Amino acid sequence: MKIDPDSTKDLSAQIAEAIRDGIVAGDLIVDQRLPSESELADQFEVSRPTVREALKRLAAQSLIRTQRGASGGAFVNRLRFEEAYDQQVTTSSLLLSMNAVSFDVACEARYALERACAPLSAQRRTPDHLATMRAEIHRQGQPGLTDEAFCASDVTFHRALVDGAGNKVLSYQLAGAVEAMQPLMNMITFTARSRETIVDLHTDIADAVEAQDSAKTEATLLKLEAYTRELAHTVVSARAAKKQEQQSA
Amino acid sequence: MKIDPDSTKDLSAQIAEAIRDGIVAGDLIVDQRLPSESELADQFEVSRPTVREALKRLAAQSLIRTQRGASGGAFVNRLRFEEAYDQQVTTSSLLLSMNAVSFDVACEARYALERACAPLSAQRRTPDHLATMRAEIHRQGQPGLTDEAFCASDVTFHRALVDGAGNKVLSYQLAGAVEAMQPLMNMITFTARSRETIVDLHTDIADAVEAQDSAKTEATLLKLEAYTRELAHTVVSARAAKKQEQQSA
DNA sequence: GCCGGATTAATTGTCAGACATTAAAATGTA
DNA sequence: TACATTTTAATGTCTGACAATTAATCCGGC
Repeated sequence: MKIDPDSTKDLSAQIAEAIRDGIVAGDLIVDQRLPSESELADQFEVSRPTVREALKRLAAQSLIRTQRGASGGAFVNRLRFEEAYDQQVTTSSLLLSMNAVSFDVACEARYALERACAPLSAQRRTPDHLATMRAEIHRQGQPGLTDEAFCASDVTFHRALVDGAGNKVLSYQLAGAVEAMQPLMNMITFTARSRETIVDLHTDIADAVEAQDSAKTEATLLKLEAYTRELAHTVVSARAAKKQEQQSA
Repeated sequence: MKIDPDSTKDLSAQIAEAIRDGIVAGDLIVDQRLPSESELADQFEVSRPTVREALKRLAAQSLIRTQRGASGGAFVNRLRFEEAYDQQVTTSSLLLSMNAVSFDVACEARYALERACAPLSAQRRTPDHLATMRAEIHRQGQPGLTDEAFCASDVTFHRALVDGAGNKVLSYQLAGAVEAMQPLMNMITFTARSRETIVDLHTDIADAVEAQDSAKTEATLLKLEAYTRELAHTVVSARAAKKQEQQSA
């Protein structure tokens, strides 16, 4: 585990990379303790602050965790789905906003992935998943719910659907996509009538999943996608019209 | 943008979080320059090394980039799909290895996602995508190809299929999943006969995509998934038998 | 007046050493 | 043995300095 003296990169970046490679390659195993900062500084022939910057880089990716006190130090972290999930949501959100991904593209991806889960979910969903879905449907029907709360409930509903597939890898990948889309969804104003339509579709989905009817689940998801995109288009054109009106006034 | 004086968290973690929130919330926009390290140190009432550790954390997530020299500094980075993609592959790989996700679960997730792309890809694939798929199929038929090279070609083939859907979000999500699985795939020893079967299935997929036959594409992917899992089981049981033999000897 | 090279200034990168804080381990004591 | 105290090893933080880099500025020559 050595570093290149005269690379263009920062020393701390090189050191972080060296350690990361060690973790990915399996040289450093879970819960193993890294040498202390001073020892690492000696090994790499750099100062302790430089080592610390490298360790912070790794900590930011949840690759290590640190503990203070005697017999403390930096330990290789067991990366859990939850931690990775948070990072993915942040990253996906930024990707969507910074690259100006259109609502259509994001929506298409989301529902395509969700339909991929549908057959598995119809087959394996537990009563728990069904209960969550029904509970969220009920919440979505409550009057006086803010748009944000409605969207949050929507996310929970779809997560239950995805989790029903009983495949952690799928849940991880997809929940990120679904949650990252929430800021985009929040831009939509949901009228009472559109909420009613969505609740109806959700009910159809829950019924289909309960009946283990994968074809109907997929078909209803397709309808929901179409309706969501239609709603978004209406909102967008309404805004455009309003803008034009203001400009001409 | 303030920090909590007596939280249990590190100061550098708090500062990183404060800045990250600013970026995610849109207070700091792309290519905007952050205050210099000294100024940030004054603002947050901490020392410069602490600020630096915070900035390194953000740099590790590609949220900022730094530039030396006069009029240098830290700038909000436009997160690109490529950078995010690298991170996702690393994270997904570690998730798979550290959480001991079984081959079956990973494989199921991968092909479920891939089938989600199939209809879109059948509809939108360009001649470029088809050419890449054909070229990789040809390579996979070459004798003398190492197992690693065969797997790498397999990844390229499937990426072309996914990219054919013409949806960057899908490509991003899925390419990560496909590539992260490669280490698992590399554990499989491909016999000449199994390679032949896979090449045949790949050919069927390419044909179906070329003919824009989404149903057949999905069906063939299903076959490929089943065959891949069968292969993996054979390898696993062969190893188990060998192990038992060694133990009894 | 304009161009090119030297100078300057601002900023990050790195270092050294010190002290504060934390928490486990060792030690002493009832 | 059980509990309180001390020791110790580690990270967390600070101060101050210097090196390296790069854009802007200045200045001289044409």
